[in-house]
Amino acid sequence: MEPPKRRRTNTRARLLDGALEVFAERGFHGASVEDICDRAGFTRGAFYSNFASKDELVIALFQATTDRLIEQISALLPELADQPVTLLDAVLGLLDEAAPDQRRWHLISTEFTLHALRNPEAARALNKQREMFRSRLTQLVEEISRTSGLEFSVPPEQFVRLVIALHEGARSQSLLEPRKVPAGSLEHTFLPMVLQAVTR
Amino acid sequence: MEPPKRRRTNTRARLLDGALEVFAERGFHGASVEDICDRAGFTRGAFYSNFASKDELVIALFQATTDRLIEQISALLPELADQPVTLLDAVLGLLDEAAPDQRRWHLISTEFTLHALRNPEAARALNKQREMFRSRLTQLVEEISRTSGLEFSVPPEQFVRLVIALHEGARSQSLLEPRKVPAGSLEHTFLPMVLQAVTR
DNA sequence: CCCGTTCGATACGGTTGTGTATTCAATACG
DNA sequence: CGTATTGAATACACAACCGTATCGAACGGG
Repeated sequence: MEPPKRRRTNTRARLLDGALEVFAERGFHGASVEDICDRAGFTRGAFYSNFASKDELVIALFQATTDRLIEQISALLPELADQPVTLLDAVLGLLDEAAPDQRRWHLISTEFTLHALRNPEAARALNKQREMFRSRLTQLVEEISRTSGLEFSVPPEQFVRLVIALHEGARSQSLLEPRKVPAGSLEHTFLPMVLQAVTR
Repeated sequence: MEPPKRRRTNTRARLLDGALEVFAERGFHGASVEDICDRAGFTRGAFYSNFASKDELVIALFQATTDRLIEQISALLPELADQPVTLLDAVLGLLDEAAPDQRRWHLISTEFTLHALRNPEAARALNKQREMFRSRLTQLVEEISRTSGLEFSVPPEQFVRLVIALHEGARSQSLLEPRKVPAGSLEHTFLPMVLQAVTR
């Protein structure tokens, strides 16, 4: 069917995969092109045949992860909206299931965020992605609240922003002190209170 | 009075200062020893005369910022505890005043956190520092709640953890989208609700 | 005032990492 | 089949960075 430039796209994918791993382990600057190639089982020749530079790979990687994220939540959304599940469970569930490997995802996304904070270009891209993700979550919240007759006293998007902020901050603590802060504990103890307060 | 090895400590301080700036701009791995020296107005000779390696400087820098943080909050604590200020204002005020330059502080501390997540040694140090900071905040909360007759239905430390998590997550959003999320907005809209819910 | 020490600058060697140019193998295609 | 094209491996040139060894100036003590 498709012209077998499949080989090319495959090595690209493997390189991106390797980059993801190595970036998680050593960070953006800490990982050399060679490290990435080693991990993917190629030499630098393959790399430069597919990407112009490490920066370009970073962009491509960001794009790829973004795409995959969209795809995943698109698959999860209907499933969650249908089942009669509480609003919080749905939202927190979505946040978790979207990132199967919490630790690696946290490392990578933090790295991206740091990069964006120093680079307006990257900031725009990241904000766009986050905006997309947030709006999906907001839709979910609105939908569930509608079907269960809840009414918000603050804009749902604001509430979603809170959930995301808390989730990210809490995840950081959980990863630093897994024994003292089990994953999700902060969210599960405090978010119900907030939800109680903002709905009627 | 003191034996004038003052020169040495002074250049050390300037190097640490330079490192702070450069690390904020380019990140840990992204900053070369030479970058740091340039910024501080020295050559690499001075650097290696004062530190064995970049890693050692990182440790020293972490120690220095930790010390300064302790000092600052120690100075702020009595001031806040005395004045008849609401609990939330006190806590949020402390979080803010402890970091005059929000942006730089966020970059640096995120960088440290990332480093700690990859390095058990660093994780221990960071956790110790955070534990110290958290316990100060908890003391403040307990003190104020006592004088104003509030009683918590959750451990105050847990509440402090929430405040910190939210604060960090919110700061990230504020820095990425200053126009959409003014600094402190998430905290100020939602924390009062939580406080309402956990006290009686 | 002179001598010894301290501390930062300079000079150097070695390593690591990047990017390009070239080669070689596999596969598509006539 | 043989040839052309594609894609990854190899080789190479070059820059950045690290760490050490050495030098020289300032400064303190006698």
